[in-house]
Amino acid sequence: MSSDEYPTDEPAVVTCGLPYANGDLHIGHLRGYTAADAYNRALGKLGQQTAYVCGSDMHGTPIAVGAEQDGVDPEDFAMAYHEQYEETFPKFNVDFDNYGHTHDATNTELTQSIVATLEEEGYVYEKEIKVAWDPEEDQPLPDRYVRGTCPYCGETARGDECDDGCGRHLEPGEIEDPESTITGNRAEYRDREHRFFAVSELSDYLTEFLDGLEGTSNARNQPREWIENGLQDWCITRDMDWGIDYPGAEDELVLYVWVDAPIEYISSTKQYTERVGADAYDWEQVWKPQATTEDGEPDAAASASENGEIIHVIGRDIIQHHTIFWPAMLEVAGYTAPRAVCATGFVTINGKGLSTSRNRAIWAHEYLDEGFHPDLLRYYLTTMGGFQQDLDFSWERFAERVNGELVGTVGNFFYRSLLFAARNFEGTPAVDVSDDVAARIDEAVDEFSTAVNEYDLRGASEAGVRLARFGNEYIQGHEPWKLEDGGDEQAQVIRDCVQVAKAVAVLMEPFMPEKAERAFAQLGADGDVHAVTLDAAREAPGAFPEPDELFEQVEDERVEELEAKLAEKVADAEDDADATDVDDAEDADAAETESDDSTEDDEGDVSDIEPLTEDRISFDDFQAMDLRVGRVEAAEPIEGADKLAKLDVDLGAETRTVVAGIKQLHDLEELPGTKVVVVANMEKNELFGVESNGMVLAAGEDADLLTTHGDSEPGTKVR
RNA sequence: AGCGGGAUGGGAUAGCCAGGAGAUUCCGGCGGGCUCAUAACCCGCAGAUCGGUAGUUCAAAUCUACCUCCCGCUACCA
Repeated sequence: MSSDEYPTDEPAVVTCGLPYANGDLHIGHLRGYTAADAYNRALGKLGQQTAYVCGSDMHGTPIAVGAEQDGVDPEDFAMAYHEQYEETFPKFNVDFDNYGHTHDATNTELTQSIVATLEEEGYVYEKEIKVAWDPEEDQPLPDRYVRGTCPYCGETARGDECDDGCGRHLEPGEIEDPESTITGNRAEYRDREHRFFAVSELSDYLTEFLDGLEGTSNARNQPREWIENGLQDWCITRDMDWGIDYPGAEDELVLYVWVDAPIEYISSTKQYTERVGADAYDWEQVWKPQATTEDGEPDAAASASENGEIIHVIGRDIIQHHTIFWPAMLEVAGYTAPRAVCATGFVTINGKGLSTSRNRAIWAHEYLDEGFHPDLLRYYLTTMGGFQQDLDFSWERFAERVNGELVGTVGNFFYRSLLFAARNFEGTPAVDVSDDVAARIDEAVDEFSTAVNEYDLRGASEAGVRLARFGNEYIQGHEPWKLEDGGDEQAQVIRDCVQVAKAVAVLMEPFMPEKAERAFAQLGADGDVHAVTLDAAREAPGAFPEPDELFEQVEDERVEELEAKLAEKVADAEDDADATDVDDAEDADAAETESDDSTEDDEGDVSDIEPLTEDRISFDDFQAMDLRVGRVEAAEPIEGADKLAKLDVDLGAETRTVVAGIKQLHDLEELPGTKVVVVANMEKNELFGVESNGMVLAAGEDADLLTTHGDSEPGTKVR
């Protein structure tokens, strides 16, 4: 990589996070692919030699499990999605120069050779670890496929984390009463030899790497914590059949999917070169350090300015993999480090994350089925807010931006200018562009270039929209309709407008390729709008007939209809509380969050409702609890505690001091007078030096206090 | 708990890294203009003490510290 401004002399490669081949694509996924596509096209506009590559991620446990559930071969399972993706991308004008998959020969060979190098360089060692195992199925159970009891708090917990209870991270073997979430069989632990990549030895290198990394700030900052806290070596093997065989242990182990997945970036670039020839695009120039020291070793320091530019666009949930593990592997294996990592935010609907398993999403095919042009969604996804910000989708705002910016500003300027030009001049008037307008176009071009160099897609798109706005002001200000038809003055104004229109088409191409293509055709412009550079913004278009409208309004009734449809879907998603943990695992991809707005839902997080327990208690057991109505007399926060509050509760016979974890969840000043339900015979406990004599009942994370609805007096027994 | 990101006129967003005339753009509201154009387009007005507090500075939305609230990440899930 270099830190020269784009365009540089060396070729660039733009990648996006690999789609994981176990589910359909939705608009969340599309954000990354369209953003990377737009960025790649934008680099091309600057004259940068560049390629956009990607591929399907075919390996890993979720695919193996999914295939098993469907009763098909993992390869067939993944391949079906792979083919679906390949068909979907062109429909959104996502134009990969090469799209492969991680299971093909190129990736398999390259992965094995890179792992061999890691071994040769002494960065791989063996270590015995405990692995959860289903003895009946004779199947290893990666951590999410184990449930059991948390040894710290007694809650039901996932194998790797006590998700419902105390939130602690659990080491393999720690969880009690483990069982398989797939079969329900009791799980046992077996000692297995695994391979580890000594990432911890590369802390200094990675710190330096991060200092020079371009892209979004979150990608630079987030991994620092890991390094500062001390990197752990990385287990790179799994007890599975499905995956790339570990060289030398083919029968036992496959490589962890996160090893071979990013290598697909290289493999896919290589495949591109194999197809077009190294003269057209040389993958080694990008990925292999070009300069060497005297003993033939790659010289990373000296070669910095001669290597290609590697730009990764990813979701912000996989930053660690791209800024720790991946550059560590590249460094040891002797490949070029990425120049930039751009981590996008998530797409949300009404502020909440998308969920595959609960069908809380707008699927790629659904969008197209509604009959909207793909470029409209591209425009929304790539230009709505900052790159690393989460992006909320609503049809209302979609329509707002389409109608306001695309129809009103860009489309309208195009139509009125070209119509005028076609009617009175049969196309571009034969005069030169005025100096003022030429300067304004140059300004827009500069604005675009600057934004691309700052990885600012929104800024780059604004260059075009703002230029179109200028066009509207210009034509309005000069009122060509009041000038003599076909006269010199009118010719000048229209000539200027036509040039602005062409410049807008060039600047908008990365975001709306198909619309730009149509605009170019309407302008009778020479050349391929996808291939031209920014210079084309200044070159005169040709003769042309009357144009068509570029964009159509989205009608209000349509928006209402779509919003209603979406609302219904979201409501269904809320109702569907059946999402098991396996489903959640399938959800966890680059584009999704699993959040719930607890202030809005009185029920809190629907997805996390624990199954009702089967262990029945006797009536006597129940009677053992002395539940009483109490009235809060006073409430004050406990100094030093995050959540604890000290309550004085009137229980009729006496007033007790009770400590409750509700400090931040209730307005303490408003609590006095509130009736609550108290476990009066709870054992005493001292918290932060305050003795708690009883327990106040509350529901859920929100600590929704239980109360009475009648006028029961304090001290009344609850039965 | 630690870390990352965020909190900007009624709604949505930009600016913050490289501090400087009380702040961008879109939607909405109000008034005007124009009629080439897709109820579009152009002009003007109203509206935010830029989450809170305290600092640094001649000057802070922008830097520093602390705080509050949202979202996310925390490695043998992908």
